[in-house]
Amino acid sequence: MDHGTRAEPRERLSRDTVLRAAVALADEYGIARLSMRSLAEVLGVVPMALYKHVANKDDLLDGMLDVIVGEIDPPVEEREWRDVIRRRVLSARRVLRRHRWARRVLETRTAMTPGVLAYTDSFIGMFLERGFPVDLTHHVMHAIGSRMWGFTQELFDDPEADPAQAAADAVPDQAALQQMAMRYPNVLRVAMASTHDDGVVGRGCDDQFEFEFALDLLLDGIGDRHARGWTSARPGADR
Amino acid sequence: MDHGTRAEPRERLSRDTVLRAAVALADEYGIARLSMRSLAEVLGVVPMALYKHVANKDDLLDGMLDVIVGEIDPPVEEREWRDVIRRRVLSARRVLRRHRWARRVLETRTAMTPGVLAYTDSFIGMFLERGFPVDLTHHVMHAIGSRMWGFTQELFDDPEADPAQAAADAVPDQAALQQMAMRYPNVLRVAMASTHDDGVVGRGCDDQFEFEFALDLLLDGIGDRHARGWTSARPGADR
DNA sequence: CTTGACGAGTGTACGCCGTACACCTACCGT
DNA sequence: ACGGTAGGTGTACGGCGTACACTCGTCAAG
Repeated sequence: MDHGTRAEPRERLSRDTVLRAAVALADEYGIARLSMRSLAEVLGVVPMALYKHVANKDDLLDGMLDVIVGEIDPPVEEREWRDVIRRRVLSARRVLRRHRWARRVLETRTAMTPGVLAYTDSFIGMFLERGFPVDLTHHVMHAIGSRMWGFTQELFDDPEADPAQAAADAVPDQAALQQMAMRYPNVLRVAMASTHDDGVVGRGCDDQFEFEFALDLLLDGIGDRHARGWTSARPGADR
Repeated sequence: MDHGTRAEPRERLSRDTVLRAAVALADEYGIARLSMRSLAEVLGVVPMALYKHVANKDDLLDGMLDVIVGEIDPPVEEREWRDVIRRRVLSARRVLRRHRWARRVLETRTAMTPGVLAYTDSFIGMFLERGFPVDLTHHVMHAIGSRMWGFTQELFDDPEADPAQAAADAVPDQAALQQMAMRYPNVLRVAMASTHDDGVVGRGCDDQFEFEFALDLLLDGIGDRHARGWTSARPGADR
């Protein structure tokens, strides 16, 4: 009974199986109970084995986000920008509700992982392809970013969120930039537009402006509802 | 040289000094570097000494938020609801930027601490006192809550964010409820209104509805800016 | 002035955590 | 047949939150 496929031939791990197991574990017991040790245990492996597939715990968390961002539905075919955006955001929300820990983790991280970038790029594309100017798209992304998790919010800003590691990602080298340009053209266009002079990707994005833009969007809407005597017409009794 | 007030008579700690030291420490070195041990050290005290003033680290974090929520300016005297709200939100934002760790911590916590409740109550009051119906106010609070930190967002919802401790805060006893009613009347009015039948504070708040309400607010605004050919008229060169 | 209770600060210890580093070993292409 | 290498192991370290038992200074009552 130990020829061919053995009873339990100790399946090899892969980055993907590790990440998926981590997501499942966090889904079931909450992010607080996800440790390298507990994860290793459910995988039937010693903790240090995981480090052959993820660089460290932060990398694990980034990877987990990358996995779930892949669960967001692709944009529907639709001429109306509003419907397209709305559906996508609601799909993202569904994902975040399926993985309750994700919001928390997102807040901690400035992801920039391939999956997140791809999603962001696609999201920006939904606007650009439907005639939104780059300029407006940029602000809109900021405005939608936070609650709605249209994307990951801190993509371009906050050079020194953590006082120490400021210089870490300092200047992206030319090669990396070219990679970006090819893979994430929409991200790049928007990033470029937020610069006021030459072509450098630099810090052209005014945080305070973005904030007030989003705030005024909301205040306009609120004023409108108020003026129209809006009321939530939810049925009385059940549900 | 050891009579009357000694050179360093070992000032007694208090909850307040502990909390303020924690805020200062987090401000300077980031929340990751704030440990019970490091905090004890800057206070010239052994780690366990802190536990005479805070119940545990979570309590410490809640306390820290309570301290900084006190830094938000009170509402200005102003007839226009929009200006009042706008200023308050911008003040809150200023506080959050002064204490970069706070956003992160807020996300982790369902505060409900006295200071946060007081702020929330006052915030709700700004709407109610200016003629907003309770119903609309409720939704607006949800809509503003997240990015803007008009308030703390998860105040009434998510019964089982953490699978384990669901039953912890289960039914608030009558006495606590009466306390609430007196100290935070506005919070109570809004909470009551979100119930569909009898007078219990229960879980009457439809998360999905709130989300879509806020989303549509934003989408309306975005559509409006787009239709009007809006563009960010930021000056070209300097600043 | 004595005493005894009490609350602030101490010391030790435990069980978690992330992960560095050296090691083993099964598999692969040559 | 063999050497390299990628995947899994074992041990160990320093840091974390905090339980629990303690000392000691203060102060009110006797």
